[in-house]
Amino acid sequence: MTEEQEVFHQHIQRAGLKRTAQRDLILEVFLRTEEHLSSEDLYRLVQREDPAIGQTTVYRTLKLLTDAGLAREVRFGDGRTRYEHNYKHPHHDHMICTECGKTIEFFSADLEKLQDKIAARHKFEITNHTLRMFGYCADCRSKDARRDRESSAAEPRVRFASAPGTS
Amino acid sequence: MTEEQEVFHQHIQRAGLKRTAQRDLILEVFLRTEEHLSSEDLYRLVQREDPAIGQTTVYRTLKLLTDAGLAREVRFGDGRTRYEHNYKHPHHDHMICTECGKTIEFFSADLEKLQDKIAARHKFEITNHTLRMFGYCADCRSKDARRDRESSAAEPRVRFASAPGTS
DNA sequence: TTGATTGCAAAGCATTTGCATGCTA
DNA sequence: TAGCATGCAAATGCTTTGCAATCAA
Repeated sequence: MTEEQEVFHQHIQRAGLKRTAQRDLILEVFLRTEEHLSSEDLYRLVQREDPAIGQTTVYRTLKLLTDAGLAREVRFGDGRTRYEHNYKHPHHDHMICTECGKTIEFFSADLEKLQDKIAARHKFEITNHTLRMFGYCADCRSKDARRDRESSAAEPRVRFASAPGTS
Repeated sequence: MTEEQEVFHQHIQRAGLKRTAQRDLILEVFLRTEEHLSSEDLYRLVQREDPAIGQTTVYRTLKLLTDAGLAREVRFGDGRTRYEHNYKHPHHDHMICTECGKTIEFFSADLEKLQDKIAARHKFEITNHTLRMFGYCADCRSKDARRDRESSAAEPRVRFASAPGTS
């Protein structure tokens, strides 16, 4: 039994809930992936191992995992909620490539400190925050540069006028 | 005619669209408010002046205003898209009070610089970003403190374990 | 005149809820 | 056994789309 599974079962007991095969499977599959999964994504993966499982159960279990501190909601602006690991996976922010969809996680102590300073100026007490930077990752930038060169276009290829999903 | 209205009409002409009474009214009402309005909010306000106007038209016009550079979408995690002024209203970020819903706009050049530095480290090209800090505004903090004192509770009042809508 | 615009109703999505059945503790 | 959990279908809330009628250019 992994640490995460122990945390989960403790949470279930403390809350007077029940351990079920579905919940165990959903947690297991969730732990196996390192992506930012939507409920739908996870549902598909879980279905491969138990086709009888319902979409609703995945939704409900993801909420449960969040309550247990094992998952954390993240939204990148495409309208669907995604989940990332939260257990022993400290706070960080995201860069989201609007071309290929890749996300880069990063943490900067300086950034956190600066935010605290700004909040203090406004007598604001931060409980949490989200910083999302939208743009182009290194791969897409070099691909774009290559494409521009090869097409020898007079003017560079037009990119999204405004990044979609700046939610 | 305000500058914003000129921008709007220019955008409409350039795009081969048409000027209508509904669009003019929606823009006018939008400009009169300084809030972060949802489509629904704006619809209600507009209806007071022209009850015949449809919800759909407001949705569509808000998109149009965004394309014209007059409005900007913001999302605070309550599931609905809000719009703020974008014309000569430079980039800024938000602090959102999870108790009273108030938002504080702020801008920090240091913060922007630091973000650029971090992005550069990852060879990431930022097109735009959103930083949202959730927590308690000055008013709510002092109200809470007063309440705690008056109720003379042994332990301070429990607040949201995790801020809702960290979308 | 012609194609864009409007408003209604219907459709779309992601997510939630009601409920009868099934299963843990 | 009691009450939580499950899965289906239906409902929800926000937003978009189809379409016939209307209107600006």
